[in-house]
Amino acid sequence: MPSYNPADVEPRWQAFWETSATFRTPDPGDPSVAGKPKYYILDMFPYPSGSGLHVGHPEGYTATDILARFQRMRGFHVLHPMGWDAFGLPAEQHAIATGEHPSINTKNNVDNFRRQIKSLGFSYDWQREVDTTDPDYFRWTQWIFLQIYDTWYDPELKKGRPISELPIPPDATDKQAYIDSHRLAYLAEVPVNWCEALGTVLSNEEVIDGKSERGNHPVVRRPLKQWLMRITAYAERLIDDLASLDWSESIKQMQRNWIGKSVGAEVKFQVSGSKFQVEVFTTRPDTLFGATYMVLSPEHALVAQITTPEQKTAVEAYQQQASRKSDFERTEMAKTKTGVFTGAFALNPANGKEIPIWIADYVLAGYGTGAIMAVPAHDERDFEFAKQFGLPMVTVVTPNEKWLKDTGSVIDDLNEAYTDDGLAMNSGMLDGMTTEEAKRKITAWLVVEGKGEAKVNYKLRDWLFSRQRYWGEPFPILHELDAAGNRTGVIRTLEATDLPLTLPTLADFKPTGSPDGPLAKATDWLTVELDGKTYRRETNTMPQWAGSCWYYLRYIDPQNPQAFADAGKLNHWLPVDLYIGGAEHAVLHLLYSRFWHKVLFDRGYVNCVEPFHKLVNQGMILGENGEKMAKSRGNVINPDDVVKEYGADALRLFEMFMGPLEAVKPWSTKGVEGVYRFLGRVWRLMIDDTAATVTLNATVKDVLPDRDALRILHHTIQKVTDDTARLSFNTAISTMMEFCNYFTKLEVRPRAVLEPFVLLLAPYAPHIAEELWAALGHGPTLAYEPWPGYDPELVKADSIEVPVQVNGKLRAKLRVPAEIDDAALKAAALADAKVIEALAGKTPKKVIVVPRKLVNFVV
RNA sequence: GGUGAUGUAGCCCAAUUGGUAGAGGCGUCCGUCUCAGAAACGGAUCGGUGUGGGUUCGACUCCCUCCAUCACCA
Repeated sequence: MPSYNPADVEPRWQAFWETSATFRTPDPGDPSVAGKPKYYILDMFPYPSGSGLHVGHPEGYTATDILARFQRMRGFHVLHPMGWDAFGLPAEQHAIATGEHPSINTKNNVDNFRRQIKSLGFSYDWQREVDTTDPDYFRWTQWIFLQIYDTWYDPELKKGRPISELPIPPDATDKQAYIDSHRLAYLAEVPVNWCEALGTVLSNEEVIDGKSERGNHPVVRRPLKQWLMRITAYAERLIDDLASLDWSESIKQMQRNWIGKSVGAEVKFQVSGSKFQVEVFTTRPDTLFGATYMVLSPEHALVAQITTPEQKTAVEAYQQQASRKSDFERTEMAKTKTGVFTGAFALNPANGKEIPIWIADYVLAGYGTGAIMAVPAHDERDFEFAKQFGLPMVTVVTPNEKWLKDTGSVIDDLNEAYTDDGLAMNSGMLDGMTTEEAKRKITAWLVVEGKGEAKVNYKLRDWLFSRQRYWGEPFPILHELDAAGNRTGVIRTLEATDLPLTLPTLADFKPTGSPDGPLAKATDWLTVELDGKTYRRETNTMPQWAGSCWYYLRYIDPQNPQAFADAGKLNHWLPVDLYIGGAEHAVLHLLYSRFWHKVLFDRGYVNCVEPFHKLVNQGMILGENGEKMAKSRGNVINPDDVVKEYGADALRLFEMFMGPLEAVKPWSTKGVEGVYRFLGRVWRLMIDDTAATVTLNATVKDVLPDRDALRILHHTIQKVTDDTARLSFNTAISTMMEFCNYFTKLEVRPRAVLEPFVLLLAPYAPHIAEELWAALGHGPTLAYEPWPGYDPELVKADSIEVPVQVNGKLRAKLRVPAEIDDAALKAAALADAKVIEALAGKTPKKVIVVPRKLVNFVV
């Protein structure tokens, strides 16, 4: 087997690493890691789907593996684990279809994923593998849920605190209700997308045109009692702490947008002739005088109470219709606005004028107060709505001349909404003020009048945390029942010692068609007698995000039966130094995870405020035709096939060579062949491919490398080291290709340059590197060999070529000593025949000498 | 519509603080080897950086306009 044969080399080394436990990570305190700095490199763990790995997975995993191997060789104590985010809908649907417990399907998929990942030679510590569906894992998911349940947010200290420390006002009529309403995990009635036919709640993404994405069944908005997490309490900290993170600006921006902080005012409008008030949030309180009507969301609690008898039928019909639309459809800009007049009027608090109150579905119940003051002259949607229904419009911000001209408007008759800042007009006390001044003035006035206050609003809503599913973590929650079997409203939590609460076995996993979820069918499991009382278990399960919120903590101490992880170990490893994964998790997972981490921090369980210090998103790999890989397009590449044909090292190398890690780039089979050829050249550089066994090539000699050989080597070490450290893997690989091309041409290849090269290659193509390392007479593994160092002196060339320009045009190239100083360089340039010709006897007005780089004469 | 990113050779991509536009790979062509092909090896090929302006001795790099593509949000 003299020629390069990954099918022989790779399984052999994978078996060696496995049996030798090469990548077992010792716990902190182990003598073998004394004095080493730590480095925690995390992958976004996969959902083990039935279709197996696609080539996008190994892209991120290879990047982290290169870093992990690199850092080990650089003397770091490296944590590099892998696991499975294995709860989720596909396994449940498989179970519904087959009647087979979802854990069986999940296990099969996990086994397949593990096999595939292992075939790529990643240096994970497999002893730390975690699986979110393992009761020993989700026991702690449930435990963390209970900590969150046991926490309230103190807005004074800006900190989550034990619920036992919550001050209860003496006038609170129902103390328990007061406490429960302050917990970070709480039950509340919220409008959800309910699909009767499927018997479950759906996310907004699962609803299309008021129908379920699967099955096309009708979906309605319906209030249901659900578990929520008070992530909104942490909104400010989730924004502020982004500043300290080494994340790309675009991901930070996405998180900021999602949280959607806006500063403005809350204003109270009195409903004419009634005791009711409508509160609205606005970012433009300066336009209050221009509020000519109000709009409530169709779900707003006051709608029924203020609607006049004449309008009742129309309003109710409209509410019905709106309940069938998703938020997305309702807020789409392009759609024609719809709405209905309630018959009621409100008083504009600024000028006392009566303005009509409408309902319209472009106002969402969940954002702000679920009601708006409409300022059609200065808000696009209000403008469209006013045009549609012939509502009055008053300009209260003076548009600039250019805008008036561009839009063909005159001040009292705008052709579109003027949304920019400008001087206030038609606004009484605000007239002539800038937008900034007017905002401040009117807000202060509202406070004095008791009609409003400054307010910060967030687009972020509390996190809907329950699902009507089987295949998820059960809540460790009991609902107390009275003698008649009805809920008393009292909630009891399971003791930590009673965890995990495992899922009951069911004969069928279909939804029940009621908001209870499939767990309600487990009659034996459902009812619990404790201390003479009867309880019914919570039958919803947690969303898939739950397990992935904290898995990076469990890797640190995966078998700990006493705690989710040992405090000392957490202190050692946290935070994660580098986290790599797909951009699809830029918002939800990363936000939820940061939220949980902050609660755990507040409660003293972790020692840092942010879990992931540096985050990198690998770009998507497209199909060979430049389109997104999809079965329907027939352009999906299966990593198994690539490994079979070219080997794992070639796959790893190619995925890193395609381009920058973060870029979107197309697959290229020719490109894989290219790196495969490179590996073949590296092999032949050192191995005699005519020999019967792996034998060193006769050109490999124990001779002193010459000056050029040393320069190439040290340049290669420098470039590969720097590029690897900054995740510029594609350029590191091209540098190694240059090295190989150079030495391939030589008949004498000094061992002293080949050996460091093999070490440089090792993080990228570990199998071939181990094989070559062994062939060079070393062993048993290079995984912990010190990373080669370089001498900057040796990187320098003896002589360099310096371009000479006259008026910015290239006129000559000088071959000069590398150490030349500026004066000598200038002199050399002036002495050059071509330069003399170009100057044509003129004296340069200016001479620019860039040290050792360039000379430019300006004449 | 908003936010962010990206436009360099036939293709994928380099060019770290503005300083000779080109490292690497793919493709194509020509050689060597071969009966021939494949493989391997050697050599060559091609553009002036999406567009239009500006700053500068000098711009892929900085600033402005527009265009295109992608991602996220609406």
